[in-house]
Amino acid sequence: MPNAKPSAPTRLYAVSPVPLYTQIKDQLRGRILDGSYAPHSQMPSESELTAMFKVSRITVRQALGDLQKEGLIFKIHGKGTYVSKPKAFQNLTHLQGFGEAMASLGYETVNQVISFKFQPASRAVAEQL
Amino acid sequence: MPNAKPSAPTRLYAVSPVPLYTQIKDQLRGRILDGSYAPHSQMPSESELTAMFKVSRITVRQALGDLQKEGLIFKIHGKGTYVSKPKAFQNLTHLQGFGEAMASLGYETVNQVISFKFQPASRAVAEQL
DNA sequence: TCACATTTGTCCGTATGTATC
DNA sequence: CGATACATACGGACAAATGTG
Repeated sequence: MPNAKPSAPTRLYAVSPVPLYTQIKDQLRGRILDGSYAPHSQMPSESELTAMFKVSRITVRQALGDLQKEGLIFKIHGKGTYVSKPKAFQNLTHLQGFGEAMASLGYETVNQVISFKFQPASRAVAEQL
Repeated sequence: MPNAKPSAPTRLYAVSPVPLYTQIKDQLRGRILDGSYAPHSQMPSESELTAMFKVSRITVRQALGDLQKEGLIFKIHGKGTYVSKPKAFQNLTHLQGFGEAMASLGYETVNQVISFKFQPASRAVAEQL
């Protein structure tokens, strides 16, 4: 059972030029950063999120996948989605150096941690959170 | 029109424990690294890849999305998918420091460039490749 | 061992929007 | 305007991992 259920029906705007998964991503990110979704706590399941936001599971998964790439959350197959340790995603924005080099080349790089892979047993490590 | 068409029908194994998008990803990566898909050349379109591998477009997109995260390819909306400059993805594996720190925490991090965002006009920059 | 529910992972078909040419 | 190509979004289905009984 997930904790910290949202207070509002979490209104989205389908007509907006910004994609639904981006809106969902931003809302979830906000709740993680402001503590509504506490570190190490379990996020609402994908089916719950589809109900909360009235969107399809694909859209939810895209938002969650992006947040995972940002390092804010991680998933465990068969268990659920969890909020990362704050320490982890505080460091994520400090990977500079490469990005600046690319910027000088005319690119804007988005350099982020994509996934946390649990080495020995995903369950064993997860329980130590 | 893409160049460097594959020699074989590119056989995949649906029964394999390794996901289809992973098999596709590995095959495409191989052709990029061995030069079958040359740097700056256009990859086959998503619809062509669905035909080549006999899979759905979602599966193709997942493979291409992963390769883009690896920095091997990049996409331009409305134009196509292109092979990155070799120099670009040679440097990608040298972002260490953070990854090693995370490893000591019990994580295995996959630290990669996720996207190349073209600043002023995507077309203008793309033409300079 | 087995069955079952829950949750994430993979995969398909389809439709529509947007950018490029 | 039309053709091509990638982006977004929906629906559904089944598999695999986990936890519980």
